[in-house]
Amino acid sequence: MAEEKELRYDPAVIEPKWQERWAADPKLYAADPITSGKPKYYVLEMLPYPSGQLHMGHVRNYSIGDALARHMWMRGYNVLHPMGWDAFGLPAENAALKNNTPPRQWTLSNIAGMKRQFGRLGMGFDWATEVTTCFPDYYRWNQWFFLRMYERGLVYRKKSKVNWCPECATVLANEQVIDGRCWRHEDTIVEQRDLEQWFFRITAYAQELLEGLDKLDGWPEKVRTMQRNWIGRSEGTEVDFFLAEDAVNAQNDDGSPKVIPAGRRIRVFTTRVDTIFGATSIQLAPEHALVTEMASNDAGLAKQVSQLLEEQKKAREAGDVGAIEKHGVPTGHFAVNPYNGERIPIWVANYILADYGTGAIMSVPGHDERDFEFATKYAIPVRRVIAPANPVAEETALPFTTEDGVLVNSGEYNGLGYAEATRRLQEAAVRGGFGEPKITFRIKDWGVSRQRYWGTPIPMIHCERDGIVPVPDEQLPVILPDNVEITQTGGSPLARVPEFVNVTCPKCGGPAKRETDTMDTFVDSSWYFYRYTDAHNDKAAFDSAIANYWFPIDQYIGGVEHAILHLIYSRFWTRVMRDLGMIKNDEPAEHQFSQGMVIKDGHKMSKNRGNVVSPDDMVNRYGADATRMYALFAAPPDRDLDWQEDGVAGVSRFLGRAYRLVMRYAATARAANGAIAPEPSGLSLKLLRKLHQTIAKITQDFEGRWHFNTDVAAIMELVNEIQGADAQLAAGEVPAAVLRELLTALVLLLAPFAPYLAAELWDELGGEGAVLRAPWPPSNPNLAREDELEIPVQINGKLATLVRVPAGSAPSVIEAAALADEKIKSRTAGKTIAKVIVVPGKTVNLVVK
RNA sequence: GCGGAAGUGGUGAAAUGGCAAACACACUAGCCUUAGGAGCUAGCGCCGCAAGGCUUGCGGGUUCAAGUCCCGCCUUCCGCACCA
Repeated sequence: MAEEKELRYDPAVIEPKWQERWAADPKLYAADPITSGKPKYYVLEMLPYPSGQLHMGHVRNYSIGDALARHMWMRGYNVLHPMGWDAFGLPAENAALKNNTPPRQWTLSNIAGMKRQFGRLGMGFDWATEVTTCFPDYYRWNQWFFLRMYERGLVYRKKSKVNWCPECATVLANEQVIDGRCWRHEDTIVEQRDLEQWFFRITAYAQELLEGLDKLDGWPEKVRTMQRNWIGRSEGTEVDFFLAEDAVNAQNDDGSPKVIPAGRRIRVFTTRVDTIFGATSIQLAPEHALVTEMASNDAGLAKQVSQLLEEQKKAREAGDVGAIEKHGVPTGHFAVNPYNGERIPIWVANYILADYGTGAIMSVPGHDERDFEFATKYAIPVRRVIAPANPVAEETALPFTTEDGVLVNSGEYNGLGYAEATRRLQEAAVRGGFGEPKITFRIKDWGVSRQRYWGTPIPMIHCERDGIVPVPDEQLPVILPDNVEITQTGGSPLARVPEFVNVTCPKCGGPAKRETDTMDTFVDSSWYFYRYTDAHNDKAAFDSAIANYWFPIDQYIGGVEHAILHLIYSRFWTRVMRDLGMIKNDEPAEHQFSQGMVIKDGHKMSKNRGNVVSPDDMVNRYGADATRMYALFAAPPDRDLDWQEDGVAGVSRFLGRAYRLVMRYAATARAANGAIAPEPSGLSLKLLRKLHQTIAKITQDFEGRWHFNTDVAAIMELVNEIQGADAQLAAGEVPAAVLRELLTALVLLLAPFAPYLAAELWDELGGEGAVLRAPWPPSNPNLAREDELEIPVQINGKLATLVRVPAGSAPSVIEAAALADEKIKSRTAGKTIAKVIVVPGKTVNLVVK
């Protein structure tokens, strides 16, 4: 009775036992020194925000990474597999408001809880290199980088329209606004405010960030495409139109003369300068400086412009700028085309964006869809200046928007094609001093000021005498004070802490005030993975030699939601550090993997929907191994995963079968002495063959295909096969040495996916040391090979029967076997076999008439 | 509108152009009993008593052979979207 009880798989007993042992061995998951001589492998999963609870998305993310890390350890690599906490951020302040708990305390207690969850899940992280971004020993380096970037002109301050989330009570970077809403509050419409802000000059690297994508073939195409779109490079020309002299003669509503001086310029950006002879109006964004000027003494215009602005704002709030109905107002002013002196009207239109290009366009309705729509509505002339290259073969109706044509009605440029015309027109602009070639990017500089408390203080001082003065390095870190009153009223909480604000100016020694905004938390996560390599360095952010050993990251794993946020900031930051001489790599990660979402009942898990599954609950009921293994088994890692609790129970039952199988024969296997026979046969061969096929499949899959769901399935098949021979095994039909090989390898194969069970069974089999460091089993191709194959025989492509032939049979042998088959004979009797296709080892197809 | 991914049993899914549905879940029947969220055996795409036929969103095509490649369309999801 006691013996039978031992055969029960009970993760609630096994898992805590190993947790304790692993916790007592802090070196278990530590990387070797960089002098180890082993090949290095840096596997990284995105660090979590310490919200208080791991969710299933985390469990999936870390199950993938941990399986990979464990596999690479077993393959003999020097593996770096670290973890940390993205510990600054707004939820801590919200919690403070709600529970009256200081953000620091709230965050640290969440970290403690989540670290316990990681421990229960059996994740193999080296906690000795843990990074917590809200600690001064980390964020001081944010400040240090900020100062270095300031010195290099990569940090600047400007007043501009910025995104303001009323819910967060702070500004957001462009990347953090999704369809006009806050990335953290999908229901909150982001407002525009004029504020003075600190910016990182990410645009200085726009071109390089774009070009780098072409070389990142270890990244998903989806992520690369999204980044390309975000950077939005566009090649074109900037051209100055002149305000026409006639404008001076115009009159205001009250009959007084207009005061706009003639001869001034309006700069437009266009990608189609070859169509400039077709420009029949100039369109300005409502917020264009010239519009403001014109409206300042024209009440009628001012009113209409504010209406256009309102329409733009509404469209932005609706998250559908593209659907706005085009409206415009003529300003009563005119501009002169510098190429032909033509005088065209200046309008203000709601479809022109102030923050792209120059906020002004030349409108060419003959060759642009939008301009055509607008011109038709307001009866602005439409003129053809591009004729199709082959007028007979092509549709010639306007608007004609392709580049593939020749210029007409364009004076001396008539007859030229797109490329040549563009080149000549650009040359003329440069010569005439009214324009030049220009590359425009959609990406904007990264606004990093946040009017919040729980973040890295910006290391700058405002002195009445000396203006902006950087905090000297030796005064770093600028410590974020405790005991700050958090309110939701907006404005930086730090501004209400006199001890923090009031300082002496480092330059003149006079009274000065500290910057009270803090940094965007995406700053923290832009470089944390470098800190892991040298987490306790108090002289530098990290040691270059160590970072250069580990970088680039071999495999980075995380959710696709960071495709253009974190992942683009990280690529920027890596280049900045490279240019500071700190590292050699251009890109942070060689391979990036975006896992699919975890969903339930067809929807993303959310509190609102009440479909959240708690990892703790799963671990309590089925154990960590079953929870993790299900996360890998239920879908390929890149696809969305539908969480079905019955599936977890199924995996748990499988682990029980594997456990009992190994336990049943552990003693026999352990007592085995001697090697397995060089040429096993019968049942031994059958089982060893299945084993080696399984090893080959899983080993190959880890190389990059990563279909861990089929790897788990393959292990299940292996267990089913061995289990199916239970009676013969019990009868001793298979030598103990073979049993030992089967069971040992099975445990090793399980180790990346079910670390607790593998550790337990490794122990039972008398394995030496940690299973984690045991060598990955090699696949023996001789044993994996089948000696007889079942070949499908088709008649006209449809399956007719199966024939057995020895492996490696010549096509003629296979053909003969197929033709000799009774079923084939009867089905082809009286018909002509026109052709026989034999694909050796695969199939035979008879073409029969 | 543009770009991308996907569409296969009741469910999650599998399949270098070569036997569609591996492995699981659910379900059905039976066995076992130490009654456990257990274990074991068998069945389980659709039609049909069977022989056999049919089946990978829809329609074409390429091929000896198509879930897989090509063309057109439909649906779902994701990203981008007056970007001049």
